[in-house]
Amino acid sequence: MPTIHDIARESGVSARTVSRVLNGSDAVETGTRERVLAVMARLDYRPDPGARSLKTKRRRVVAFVVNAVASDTTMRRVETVARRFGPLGYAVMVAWADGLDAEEREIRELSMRSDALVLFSNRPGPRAAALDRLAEEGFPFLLVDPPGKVAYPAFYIDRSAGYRAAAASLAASGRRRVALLVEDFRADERIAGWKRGLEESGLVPDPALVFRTGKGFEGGRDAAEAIFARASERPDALLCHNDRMAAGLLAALPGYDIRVPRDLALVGFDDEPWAPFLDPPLSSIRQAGPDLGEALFEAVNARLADGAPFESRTFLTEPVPRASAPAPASAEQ
Amino acid sequence: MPTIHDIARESGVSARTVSRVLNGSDAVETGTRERVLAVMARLDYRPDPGARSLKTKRRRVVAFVVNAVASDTTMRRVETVARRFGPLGYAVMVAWADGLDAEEREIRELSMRSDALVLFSNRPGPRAAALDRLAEEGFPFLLVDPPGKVAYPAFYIDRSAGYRAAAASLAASGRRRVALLVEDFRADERIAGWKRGLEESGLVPDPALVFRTGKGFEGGRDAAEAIFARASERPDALLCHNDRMAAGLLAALPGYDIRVPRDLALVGFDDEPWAPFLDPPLSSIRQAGPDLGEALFEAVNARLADGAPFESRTFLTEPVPRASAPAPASAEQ
DNA sequence: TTGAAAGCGATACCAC
DNA sequence: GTGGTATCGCTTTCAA
Repeated sequence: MPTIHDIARESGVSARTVSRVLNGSDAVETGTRERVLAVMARLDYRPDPGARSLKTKRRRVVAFVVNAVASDTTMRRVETVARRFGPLGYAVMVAWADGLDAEEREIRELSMRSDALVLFSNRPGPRAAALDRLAEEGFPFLLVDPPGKVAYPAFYIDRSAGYRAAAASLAASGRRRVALLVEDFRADERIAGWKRGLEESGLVPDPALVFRTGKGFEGGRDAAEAIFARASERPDALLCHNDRMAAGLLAALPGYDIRVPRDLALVGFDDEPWAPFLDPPLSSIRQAGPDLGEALFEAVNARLADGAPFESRTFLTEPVPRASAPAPASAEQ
Repeated sequence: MPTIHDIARESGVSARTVSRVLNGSDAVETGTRERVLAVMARLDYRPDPGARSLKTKRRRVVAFVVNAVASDTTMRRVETVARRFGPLGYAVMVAWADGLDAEEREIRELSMRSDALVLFSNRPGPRAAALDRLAEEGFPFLLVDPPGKVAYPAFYIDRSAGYRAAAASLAASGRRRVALLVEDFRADERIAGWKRGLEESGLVPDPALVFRTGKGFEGGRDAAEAIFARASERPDALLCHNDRMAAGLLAALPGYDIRVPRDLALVGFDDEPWAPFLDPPLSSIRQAGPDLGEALFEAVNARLADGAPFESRTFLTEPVPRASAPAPASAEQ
């Protein structure tokens, strides 16, 4: 690998001048520039990014720390940011962290290797030592979708809003026993939305209609028994923690002679690509408004390029009606 | 951020000694070491990885270039490798590249920033300029799942094997008109497996039973018309390009009064997490044997730690029978 | 066991 | 316009 000095020697100029050419400085005579560029091309020279950033303090790396339950959606957002930063000469680092300790370790590690950090975090507390230190140093970092309010700039996702709208929509469709099936993690915001949506529709949220189960498909499948055991008290609508859980439950329904949506309106969350292809197509709740990945890029780039400080934002969610829980007839589309 | 010299000054030793402590050198008196460590802890010192690698030539980064059609499976493999490398002090970079040009650009870029490159590549040719250069320099890189044979170390996935076994299994179940539904990209290996599996079962592969369609769910849904239009010539089994395509087709079947598996045995590919939760649960084909992500880590780590050269390997695929295409009754489990 | 000093590959201040 | 030289933060050769 040739260095800047090889180029300098070969083209009969100083390293300083090669550096000028490299950085597109105006103060280089055209002839000189051409000559240097020719040599660079001939030797297939590319400056060492590591050596460069030692001096400039800009590493040209954006880093992500994602947590154990990182979904495909998360990775798609990382992809969006990475694709936008690529042409700008930034590389993207990703680290997976399982617990809070691992997360802090990765924060320390990656903050030494990047110019900005994006944390898809499950941190429960409003603050953390590693982040306080970063904030103190003025190192740019942004949390995405923390489970609760945090003391740092963050992009929040308001799941409550989507559940609220979905519950209201079910009530408007004439459903009277609207149940909720959740796992433990991040249940509160879902319950709050469900509750509020029903109350606003003049229904009384019945705590007995909030069911708990395990994660994912299996969680949904396993919950059917508890939900439908007593035929007399069956719900006529069910909001699930996510699409996987709804799909698992759907697969268990034939055993109970329940038809969707006739006997039960079913709604998931996440709007996974396969949701429309279940039988019946699954209603879901999805992130609404501007794309979060796109917004992430904008924010990080503005921070890095113009020093624009991060601003906390909240992204809403909204129902996606499909056959498993059609929108009420009166709904304007 | 304190530097090694701050630590040296504060603890009354030279930078050389701090460096020794940092790198766990034996030749440091215990008392000195303790003193230095104490100062490092007090000042919250962490060595700059960039400066370090300028000298050592080891960047402690493993980089991935993934292509436009990177699936969730791909990212899960990246995750596996990243999780294993994390504790070893390696960071992971990921770049997405849409076409061959973008891919070459990212190869150039990331090879300057990493110690090894893993390429989930769609490159059609057996070789490429950027890779020839890397090979010449002795830079470690490994291709994963290229669509054809390449001139470099690669991990291949033999899809043909899975389709062959699935076709044979369908024949053994008494299906006589086994069709294939593929998109254009990577159709050949699927066709070859289908053909061979049928021939080995004493059936004659009928080219008219190879259907082409677009990608994904929509591709499957849109293909139903062409496949089932003529009631007299309907296939009684269908191997699809992947699970998404199979799900799309499944969703379109009610319009043709076709029941799965009674009238049609249906098989996908990829064994996506939701496949068991379709109605009926979808048979699929999945990567068999050792986990590819795990194997990637082993290979890259062996290369980086011990200089073990990359060896090309082939990973097989195998059917996963479920209700949409049950294994033949005689099959030993 | 410890330290002075050179060097990794770039940038940038200050002369000329 | 161009070049000498110090410098970024670390590792490492060579002496002591």
